[in-house]
Amino acid sequence: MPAGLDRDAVERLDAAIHLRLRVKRKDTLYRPGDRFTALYAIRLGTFKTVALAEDGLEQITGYHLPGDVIGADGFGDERHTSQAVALEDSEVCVLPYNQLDRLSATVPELRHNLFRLASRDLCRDHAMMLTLGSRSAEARLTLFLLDLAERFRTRGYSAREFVLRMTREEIASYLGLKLETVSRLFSRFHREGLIRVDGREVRILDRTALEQLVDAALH
Amino acid sequence: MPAGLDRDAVERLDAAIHLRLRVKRKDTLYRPGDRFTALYAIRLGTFKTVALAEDGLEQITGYHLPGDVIGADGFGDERHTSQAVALEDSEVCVLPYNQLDRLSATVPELRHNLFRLASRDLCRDHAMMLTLGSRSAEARLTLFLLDLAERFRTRGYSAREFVLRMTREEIASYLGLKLETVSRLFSRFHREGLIRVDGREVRILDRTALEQLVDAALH
DNA sequence: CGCGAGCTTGATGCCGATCAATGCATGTGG
DNA sequence: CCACATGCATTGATCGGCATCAAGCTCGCG
Repeated sequence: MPAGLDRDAVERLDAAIHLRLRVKRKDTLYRPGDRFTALYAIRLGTFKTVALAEDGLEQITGYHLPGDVIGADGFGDERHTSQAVALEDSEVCVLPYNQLDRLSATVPELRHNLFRLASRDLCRDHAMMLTLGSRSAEARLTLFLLDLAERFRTRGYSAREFVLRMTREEIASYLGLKLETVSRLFSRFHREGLIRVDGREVRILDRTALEQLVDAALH
Repeated sequence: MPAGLDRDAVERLDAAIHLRLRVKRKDTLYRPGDRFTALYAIRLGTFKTVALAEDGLEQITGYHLPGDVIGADGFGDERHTSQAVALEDSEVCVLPYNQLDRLSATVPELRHNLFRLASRDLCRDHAMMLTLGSRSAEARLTLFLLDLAERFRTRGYSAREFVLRMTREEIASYLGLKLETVSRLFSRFHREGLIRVDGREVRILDRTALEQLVDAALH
């Protein structure tokens, strides 16, 4: 968020962030209908965001790691439409919207960053729509693993070995599959030497083969 | 876009819109890699936006009617990531981003509208992800028809009778299905008296039954 | 007229859902 | 400390929805 801001602007942004919030595992940061007041920058931990339809159907629409900013869905109608839940004990910075807005009048870079945030989310969602609409279960899980790996890498963690913070069922929900399918695919990938899985610990053994899997499965 | 702006602001916004663009059927407004310079407000016609993956896979991620603003995907990395194609001879207003940005420094309402735009798109995409990931073909097509109907209604057109501007294949792509499936469903809905279809002309005969179809099919 | 784009309809097959059983931690109360 | 429950994961057997393959139709157009 502060990328490109001069020192004065950063200080004023800091001043606006008067609140850090601890969110315990399974606790909700916001839920549909909650008044939109702020964006939340994740400092520590992992969140899932869940879309809920009027008829009770729900699906996880995103996983969010430290550095991600969530909550932008709420601005459209002043209320959040999705739910954000911590997958582990976490901590966020509260970025009150009225302060961001006031600052963004005088700090062009901040304005850009806010827009860039939303724009990137849009692109990510479009990629996900393509995945959900057109790819096989195999390709979906592969892309999920590679995406996670890449995001860990940019955050300075290992891209080859990591711990999933979500259950099989949550992975399945995100990928539009059933948990049994996810479990079977993990087992198969393991059997084929592509990854090593032990519960939620994953180690990527053959990234190239995984990448080829995605392309190959253009059914 | 001009919602909530005072007269002076509207005039300045008008001044910034020096360009109207005609886009003929099948012509592309922007494509992946194009430098992001502007948003486009549709004045007349219909557009589809298409997501393209590196491996060649593609999927339609949205249909856009007059009043919609498209192009926000391009801001994330200064380049568009998707493609926008006119489904019929159309006309757009070009909203140069640097002008919007300059104006939005002094016109808070414009800032809000820009953000609201992106936020609503995000919510729409999340709803679509849920549909693609969790709903049956039947429910997907029903939601598509009801969504279109609603959007025509808010634009002053009939919600009961309209002409589809896209092919069966394009509908299928948007819904993550195959064109044969879409065709079969249209035929079935027709047979069951829910709609009347003749080529691309659609008339909704029993909206209530359609709405119940969506809920019922919570497989 | 012939041609191609778009649509419909039928027959068949496969991927992933569903149903079901088991295993294995972790936690909890007697 | 044990008995039992609960949440999560794995694996197998079977089923069904949608894809695939294929044929034929209609309509607009050069």
